[in-house]
Amino acid sequence: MKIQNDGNIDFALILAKKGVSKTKFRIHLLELFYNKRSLSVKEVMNKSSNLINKVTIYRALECFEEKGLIHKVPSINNIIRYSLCNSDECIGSLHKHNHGHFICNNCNQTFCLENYKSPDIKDIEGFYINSLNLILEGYCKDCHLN
Amino acid sequence: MKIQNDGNIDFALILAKKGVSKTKFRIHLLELFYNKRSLSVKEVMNKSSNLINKVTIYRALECFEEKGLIHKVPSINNIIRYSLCNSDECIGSLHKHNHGHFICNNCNQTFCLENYKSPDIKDIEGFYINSLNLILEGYCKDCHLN
DNA sequence: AAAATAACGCAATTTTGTTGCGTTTATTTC
DNA sequence: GAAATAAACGCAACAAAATTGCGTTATTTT
Ligand SMILES: [Mn+2]
Ligand SMILES: [Mn+2]
Ligand SMILES: [Zn+2]
Ligand SMILES: [Zn+2]
Repeated sequence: MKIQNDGNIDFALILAKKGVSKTKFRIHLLELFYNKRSLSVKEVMNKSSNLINKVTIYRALECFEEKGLIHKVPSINNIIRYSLCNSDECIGSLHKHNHGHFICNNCNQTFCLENYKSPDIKDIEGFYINSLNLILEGYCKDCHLN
Repeated sequence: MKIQNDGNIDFALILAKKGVSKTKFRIHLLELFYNKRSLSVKEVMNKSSNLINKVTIYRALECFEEKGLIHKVPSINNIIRYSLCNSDECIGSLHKHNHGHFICNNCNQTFCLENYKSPDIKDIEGFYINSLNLILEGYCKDCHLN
């Protein structure tokens, strides 16, 4: 499922609904996520004007996560990645995602695997679950060939 | 399933079988993993003599992973964790684990969820998978109460 | 429009992980 | 089991990634 931004999405409105200030940068940041679904901090930096301060990026990402717009995607190469939330129930530290994410160990792109579902989360004795992630890593089509 | 070390496990032998040098520290490190299953780098540091150099720890962990003794466990708080491999097929960058891992966001302990299985890995069009991880995060019993 | 709140930029700092190189320890070969 | 070889170790320096404090600017609320 590819998200199409036909130019009619009102990013400022989405931010307002979630209680996020509508600054130039945050509108731009949300657009980035609607276009690409998953981004590492570095990718956000590269795709933003290099006039924007990295601290601002970190703080905006934290805010988006807190407000349930995006969620962290863990990975073994220890780079923070974020992906657009697909559930209205996401908020704060509560992010349970039922589809997998694939991370390419070469180009570092992250792909949402909409059709690859994680098992239904059940309460597990003694564990209070805030987030669920199914992570696949390896090489994407492009990077596998080289 | 709790792994019991009844004092009869020959860690040096296990290292030898995997082609890892039997140094004092590496024998100790393997014992740590047999006792606790999952450890962050920091936990390894704390549980080792503070005379041991951090570079040595990083290099030993890398070696263990390469030889298929342990594998990385990704997490959203961006701390490298390792867990004992449960399959003889693990080696190098190939680590597919069929059970979930729970990470406590407070005490940072990692727990193997032997009974919580990840879906059978299928080849996914365009993705060449090296590692699979099912990650649950939240609070453990102890930390939930406080 | 004024007051209050939140975001931003900059500089400094912290935390985490890495590299090179000389020394020590373990393994292999004889 | 001694010598040769290979691997592990420690140290110091470095690099990358993320965080903190604080004064300034922009956004939101009243
Ligand atoms: Mn989410
Ligand atoms: Mn493994
Ligand atoms: Zn790739
Ligand atoms: Zn805990």
